[in-house]
Amino acid sequence: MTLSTQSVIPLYSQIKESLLRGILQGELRPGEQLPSQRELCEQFGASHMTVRRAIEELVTLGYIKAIPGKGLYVATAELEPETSPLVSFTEDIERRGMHASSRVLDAYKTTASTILAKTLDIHEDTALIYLRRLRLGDGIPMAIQTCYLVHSLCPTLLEYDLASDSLYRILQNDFHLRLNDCSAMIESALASEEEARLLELPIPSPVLITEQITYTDIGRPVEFLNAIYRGDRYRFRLR
Amino acid sequence: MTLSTQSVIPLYSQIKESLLRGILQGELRPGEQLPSQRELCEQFGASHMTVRRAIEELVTLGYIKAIPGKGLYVATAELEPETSPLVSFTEDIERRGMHASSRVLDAYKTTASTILAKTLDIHEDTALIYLRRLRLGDGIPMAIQTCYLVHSLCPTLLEYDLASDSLYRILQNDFHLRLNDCSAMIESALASEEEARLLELPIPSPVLITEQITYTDIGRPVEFLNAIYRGDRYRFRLR
DNA sequence: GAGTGGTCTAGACCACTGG
DNA sequence: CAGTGGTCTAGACCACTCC
Repeated sequence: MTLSTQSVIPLYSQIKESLLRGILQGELRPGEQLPSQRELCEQFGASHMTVRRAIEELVTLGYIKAIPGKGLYVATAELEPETSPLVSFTEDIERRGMHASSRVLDAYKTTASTILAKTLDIHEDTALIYLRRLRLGDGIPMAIQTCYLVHSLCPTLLEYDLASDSLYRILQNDFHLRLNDCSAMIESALASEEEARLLELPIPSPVLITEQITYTDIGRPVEFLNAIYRGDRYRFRLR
Repeated sequence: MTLSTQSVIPLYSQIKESLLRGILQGELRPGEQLPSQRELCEQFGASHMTVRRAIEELVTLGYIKAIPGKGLYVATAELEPETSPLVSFTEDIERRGMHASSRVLDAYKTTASTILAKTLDIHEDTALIYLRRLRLGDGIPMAIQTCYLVHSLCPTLLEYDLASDSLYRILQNDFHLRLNDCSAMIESALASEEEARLLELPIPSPVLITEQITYTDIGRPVEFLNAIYRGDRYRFRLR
């Protein structure tokens, strides 16, 4: 891991991403104890306050448990069947011990409407990528995700295998976008006829709808995402 | 405002509550500029980092906007028709410019079941107050709230006029409970027959259900709350 | 330029845990 | 006791805005 004080990205954010990668890639196992905050300070060459800020964000997101007088522990997935709405679909499904996949319903290049331009803080008619996917966990339909991505940030995205690869992993690893912040809206609705058919739900069925905007570490909007989750499979947890 | 370094309550939390009270009680108007962070440091006799932590939490909750190079501003309500799930019903309704009231459906003293005892971190059979209310905004049914409160923390609560007073204001002002943290769960469902009747909804109708535990500043559980919100009137916003 | 919010450091102290 | 997480200070520097 290379941390840089010269970077535009805040140090605490780099530390957070570094730890998160360790957790998600399985180097740090659930329940395992992390190095103490003092040790992490040395490891990253940062001060206590800076390291704590990174840890605090991971605690808020539910990846780490901090027990005073004892230490830091990687959160155990089994205690949390609920999901933070700000976590990627693939990450969440894999945390639940299932296999994530997608059926691409639609994918093409388009341009930004007035509303989307405002939402993503770009000029009207800027090139966007439209992507609509049915998301599956162990082959069972779980959600429908529709997103608009800024084309210039991931120009060759449509050439990827979007049915099996995680969108966020592609964006992070291949297009070097450090996704960080996120604002989201949650509401409840009845599944439409098409949604019910795709999600294999009876009519009427409740669904959870989220709309979110994902930003890079430096606050640049990357994506507008609308997701429709099966009401019987999803609950969101906040702290 | 009396801040105390000797208190169990962290300084940043006291500063946050102090500023929040100013905003909620209208001393600081929406859109108005707050004193600069340096000035707040002097005012509260705290360091920059401590004041910033208080401000950051208020920014996250949507009460304050921080604009680099310009200053801190009280958030303008009209931009945010959505609600943070961690805000009290009365506060939220009043922020929307409506009048909040309640119809008490049920209110009595009871004891903690095994599950509730675990949830609220108390012994089984500890005295609790059960309170079920229909919550109205300008007379229109908006939500059904069912809560269990630890009796010892608010022993004479049932003597209050729970139809017109804000529960949280009673707890804070009369029982001196500094409510702070909160963990919540959100899910989607269809309104039951009774719920639809109370909320004046057709069948089928989607509703948002939240379950939350409210803690005091020192992390003691005070309340378990289950709320059922009309799907057509509520969306929750997260940051 | 002075003033703003945002990040960061190098120390310090506290309450708590466990041997 | 030494080690842990959590809080706090008094400074510093940066990028930004507005005059």
